[in-house]
Amino acid sequence: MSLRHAILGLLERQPSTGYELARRFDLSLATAWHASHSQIYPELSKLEAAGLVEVVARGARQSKTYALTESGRDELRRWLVEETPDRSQRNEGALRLFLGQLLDPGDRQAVFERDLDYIEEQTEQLRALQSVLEPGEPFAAQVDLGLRINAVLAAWLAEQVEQPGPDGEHDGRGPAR
Amino acid sequence: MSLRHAILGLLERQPSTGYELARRFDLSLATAWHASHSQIYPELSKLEAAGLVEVVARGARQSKTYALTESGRDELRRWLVEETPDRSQRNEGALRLFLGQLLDPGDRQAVFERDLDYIEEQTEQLRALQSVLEPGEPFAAQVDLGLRINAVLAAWLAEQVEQPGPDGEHDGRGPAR
DNA sequence: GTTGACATGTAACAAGTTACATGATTGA
DNA sequence: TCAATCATGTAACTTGTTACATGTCAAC
Repeated sequence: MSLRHAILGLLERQPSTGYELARRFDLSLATAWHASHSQIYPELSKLEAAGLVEVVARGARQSKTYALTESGRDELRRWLVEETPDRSQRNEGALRLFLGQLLDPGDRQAVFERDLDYIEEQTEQLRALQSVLEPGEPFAAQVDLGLRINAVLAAWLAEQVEQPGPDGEHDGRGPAR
Repeated sequence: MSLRHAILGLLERQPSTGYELARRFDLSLATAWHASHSQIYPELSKLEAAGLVEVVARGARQSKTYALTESGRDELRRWLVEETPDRSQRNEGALRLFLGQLLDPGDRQAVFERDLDYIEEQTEQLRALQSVLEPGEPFAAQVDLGLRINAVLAAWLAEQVEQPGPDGEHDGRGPAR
């Protein structure tokens, strides 16, 4: 279960409330993991029961700020260093790039242009983020990686859209319109 | 639910048994989607009940070969062209790259070297696949994209391993050994 | 004959989503 | 005071995993 370690990692960077974690999942961690509050709150309770996190502050509106305990830090390191990563993938975007090849040229071009728009939008956001970060910040390296991958994706999509592609002599058996 | 459309896409390329689909999920679709036979068989039944696939051959060992029906092809195209992609991510590898920055330099180097080994191994497999494919084959473009992304990842990981990194002056609050 | 790959299924459990539900505080 | 945001939780459902269970066929 990676949700647990995603939460531990976010709390290691910065103690947070469940509500703040939910936002951080969609900001700093958006390209790596997603979780909604209905998953986060029960998991925080379990982590607290297991002694991996603790409430370090209570603020207005019944808010509870959690931080890692020593054993939480140990568990995070153990997971990162000792546990074999799960490399299995489930990525709808990648699936669509793969299956897009089955479409006839007109549909494929429309679909890939939509993807390209999305990549360009995401690239702008990463650039905005980059300009705010200090260059020494560890997180800056991740932003840089994201930008490099986006550049590769954008170039590939542009190539797919330009060329009629190998499906140009479409045979009518594909999922054409 | 993308499993449904992943299956439709695989069957559009090549009619298959459930057993063959399970293998193809871990071969051609490995970088985009994963599914095990215990998920595939029930979904094939549902797809057949919905009239999106049909049994086109029965072979030895009670095997059933499925293929798309006309409405299966329509549904696949509709999903690809009309439905808004779910861009939310859940990628343990990316999460680990992100959280790896929290480790002290020694641990981080070990972890990133392990990742680099994995990328290089996967790159070799892609190259082997590439040498087998005809250049016109639509699937060749996907293999090419995979190789380009791997090259970016490998370069980034090599940089992270070479430099002691911004965490060189580790402050003892991270998940150090 | 027995091992290994082919082939299909179900059951119990874990993980994740969507909808429901409530309340506090801030600023206009 | 009213709307938006902050803040936390639960319930019902869907999706995905692991383990259980069975049987066929080919090659050695």
